[in-house]
Amino acid sequence: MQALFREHIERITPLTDTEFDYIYGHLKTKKLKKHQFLVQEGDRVINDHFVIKGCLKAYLTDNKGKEHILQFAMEDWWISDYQALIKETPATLTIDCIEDCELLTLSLHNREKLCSEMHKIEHFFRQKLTNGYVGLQQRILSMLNNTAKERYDMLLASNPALFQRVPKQLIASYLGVTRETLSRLAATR
Amino acid sequence: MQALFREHIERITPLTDTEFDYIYGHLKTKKLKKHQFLVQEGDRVINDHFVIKGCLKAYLTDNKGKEHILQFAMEDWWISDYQALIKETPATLTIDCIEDCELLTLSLHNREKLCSEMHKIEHFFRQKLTNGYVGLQQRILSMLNNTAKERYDMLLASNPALFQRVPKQLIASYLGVTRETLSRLAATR
DNA sequence: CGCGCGATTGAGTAATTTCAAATCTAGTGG
DNA sequence: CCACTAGATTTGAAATTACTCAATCGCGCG
Repeated sequence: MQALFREHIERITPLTDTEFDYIYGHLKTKKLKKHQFLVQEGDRVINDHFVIKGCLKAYLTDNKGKEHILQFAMEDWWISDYQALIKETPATLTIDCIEDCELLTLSLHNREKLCSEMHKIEHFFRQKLTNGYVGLQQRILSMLNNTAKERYDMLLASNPALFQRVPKQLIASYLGVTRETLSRLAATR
Repeated sequence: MQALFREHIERITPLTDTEFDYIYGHLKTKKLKKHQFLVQEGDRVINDHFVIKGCLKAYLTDNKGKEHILQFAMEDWWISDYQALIKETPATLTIDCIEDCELLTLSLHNREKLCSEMHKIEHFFRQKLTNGYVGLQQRILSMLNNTAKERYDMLLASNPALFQRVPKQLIASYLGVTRETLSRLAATR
């Protein structure tokens, strides 16, 4: 599990063993069972989470009790309520496990510490954020520009593994349509 | 105009005069008239742009010729086709001036150079990206969770200046509804 | 075998879009 | 200063699309 995380960083910047050990010392491991919560609405959020194994979803519950999925996370992805983490406000999102999960947690404090101590780690996170920023812009564009059907096909093409692991009603929520609508769209081929 | 940019950076990290001058030496100024293009679909994009003065929009033109606005930029904001800039692919967005504009342009090359030479500049950009990332997540959540009317009211509350400066049909495009729908929504009070 | 969850289907309703036309507004030139 | 025009906004009506609610279907697991 250290290997996965090390590769993840070294895809952007190489590390010596000493450096990696130092970084790794700032992380904690965490295991959660399917259906357990990682973050609940109202929580104080102090950690970001890297997924070693498993699958999670982060979602907002509206006033009618309906869930709107902001993101999924699988192996190699980070997940948290970033608004709550960065602004130090209570969580508005809920994050729970779709499967049993193994995570590495990194506190905001430790991330800032590592970033200020090691330029290359700050570089790593800047690169990750740059890619994430572009990804979110693309998602917004696809919400503005594409039909739900098109977004469904695009998601299927770009992340087929997701469809093997999460129920379609969650995909629907992520795409911004009801499960009934998605079911009808998926039938149209 | 140097002052605005310096304040912009120093809101995150303090600089010596020498440092600022060095950074500033990596920027170029650029002036564009209303309706001029900063980026056109298909362009090779090598610069990011900081707005000193004026107002711009970045949008995707769909196959029916309809424009979908990804972002606006006014004083103090950065704007580019980030997908094209980062991935070094042809621009899919068009960016043009809603008003006469004065910009500072920073090439990707110079940004990477400054980030690698000056840890504090890499820190600055990471902070900007972190905030931007959270902002985009919030926008996605509001597209999933809120009605167009609610998004209209939220945008009006958070950025009233925008409504003074850009036509409502562009606001509609940004919110993801037609101008007719926005007009009808805005009437409902 | 039956329960429970997920997926599908149907019917009626609500919301948004499209297309067309009318109205309003700000800037321009005479 | 006024008439004109282009762009922006509003309004109407029909068509489309997605939603809600309800019922049914299918399948894996105890």
